[in-house]
Amino acid sequence: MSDFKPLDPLLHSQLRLAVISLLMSVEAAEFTYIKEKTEATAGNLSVQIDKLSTAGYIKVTKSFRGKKPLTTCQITKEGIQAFENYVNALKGYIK
Amino acid sequence: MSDFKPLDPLLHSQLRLAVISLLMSVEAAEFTYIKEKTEATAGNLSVQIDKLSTAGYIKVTKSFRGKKPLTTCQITKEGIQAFENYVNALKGYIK
DNA sequence: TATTATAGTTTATAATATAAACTACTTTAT
DNA sequence: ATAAAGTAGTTTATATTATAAACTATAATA
Repeated sequence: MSDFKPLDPLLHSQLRLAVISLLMSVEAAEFTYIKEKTEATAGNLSVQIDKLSTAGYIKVTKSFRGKKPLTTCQITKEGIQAFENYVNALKGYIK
Repeated sequence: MSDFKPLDPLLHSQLRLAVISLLMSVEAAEFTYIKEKTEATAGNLSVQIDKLSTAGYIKVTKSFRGKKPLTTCQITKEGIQAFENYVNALKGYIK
């Protein structure tokens, strides 16, 4: 078993990793909350959320709060699995 | 203190991280040995070793073994420090 | 009724990773 | 002796990625 297993490129991105990490610890999170916590720009975050969503790692729900759009994200079980795999693979690199 | 500290982009690369990780555990390593262990192509490895060297994270020594070129790499104290910082930052993401 | 703010998305660009092609030389086979 | 294959890399071209800038649409405020 090699020490250097491939690192899921979808998670090996600072911002996407932060998003997934955040979603691991909460039931759900709003776009704006994730944006604040990660200090990402809205554009970058929008793109990265799309990628995680397309990969099936998160579920994105679009609704309205009052009259404003509201985007809510939740990690999926595939996302949880992917995160766990990523962390295990990383461990081969960092000790 | 934010959970998501920036991850040194020089180390946040699968191959460069593997190289540094490897060099953390040995006194020095030859190009071909690193190539085998990381399963990288020579071209990719050459480029990434250059980057780590330019950053001062590793020292590269070129000599000859018999008549063949021999490239040897060693981590520097800056490299060790950078790796430790990277690992500490990562920990904010992975738990 | 402008102006600013909110909540994002789309698009353009800069940076990165990677493999393919190449250089230079050596060893082996014919 | 010379052609073919192997070694040890480097350079370059391309595909992918990350990121910010520009944009859309609507709402709240002055």
